[in-house]
Amino acid sequence: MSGKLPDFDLSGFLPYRLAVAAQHVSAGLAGLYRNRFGISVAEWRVLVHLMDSGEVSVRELGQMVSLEKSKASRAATRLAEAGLIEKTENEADRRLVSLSLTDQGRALMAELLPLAIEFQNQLEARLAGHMAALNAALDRLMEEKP
Amino acid sequence: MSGKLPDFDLSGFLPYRLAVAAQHVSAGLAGLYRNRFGISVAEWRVLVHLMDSGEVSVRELGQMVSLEKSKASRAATRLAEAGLIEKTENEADRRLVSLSLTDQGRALMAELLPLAIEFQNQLEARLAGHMAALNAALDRLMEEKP
DNA sequence: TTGACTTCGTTGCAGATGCAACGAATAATC
DNA sequence: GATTATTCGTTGCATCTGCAACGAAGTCAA
Repeated sequence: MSGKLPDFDLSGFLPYRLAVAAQHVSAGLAGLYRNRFGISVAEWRVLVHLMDSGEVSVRELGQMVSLEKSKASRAATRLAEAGLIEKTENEADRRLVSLSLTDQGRALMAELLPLAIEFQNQLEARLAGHMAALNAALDRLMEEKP
Repeated sequence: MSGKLPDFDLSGFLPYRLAVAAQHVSAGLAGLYRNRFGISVAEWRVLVHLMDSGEVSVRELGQMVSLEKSKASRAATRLAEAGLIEKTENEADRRLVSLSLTDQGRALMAELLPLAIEFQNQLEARLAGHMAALNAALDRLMEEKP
């Protein structure tokens, strides 16, 4: 019959808590731009990174903003089709694709960024004094491999 | 003509940081059981919740462990096919399905739980003194709607 | 130069995902 | 009791996802 299963509280289990919190926050943010601008989380990351990095390859994108290369590639394709970024062949190394914001993309970001900054400010306000500690903890979690 | 785009640092943007950290930790945990036991994150959550909740409906499952009802339903179906849980019709309300662990499921959890507990302990060790602060911050994030 | 390796970005594919719609069962309203 | 609403779990479907495999381009070594 029922054996000696140890006690276990899922709601206190850190991987679970992190996943739920991240999903919760991400949904709140996505609500700001998904319906109004029709871009996904991956596309958002690509746009933000292009904003202050000039020309970037798909591979760099992947490692800089934590996107699978196929995900980064598809996000870039969609953004290019939407006219928000431009894909050009890198002349020095023709394996590489140079991605850069178009004027239209820049205009979109000019609308989008204030919303994101405001969202971050609301989060900080909600966190009150816990913001620094949260960031320190997240840094710790990212430090090592597993 | 680069316009007046505000400065924005994605790597300091909380929704992004949370998503990356959650993904990182979750991948570490999943490595413990995905290959060795062949269960997914959703299935893991279902098993854990059934462990100390006895008989549960799919709907309760969904709200208790943050799973879409279709996701919960499919996870339950897979677990039942694998013989780890049992699905019975609730007699009082025949719309409901009662889920419960089988002996085989209980045996699996007896193997799995120590690994999860050990994983949590490693996380706590890595976080050193930051654990309490992290939990407090996560609570804050979950408090309100967005 | 030639041939073996590596790197880059894309794509095929199988599985996962979320939403909406569905049938069945129950509740509510009259 | 009959009709309408609501709830539950499942499923169809379009999309997303990650992985592996691929061709093209570049590097390295003999």
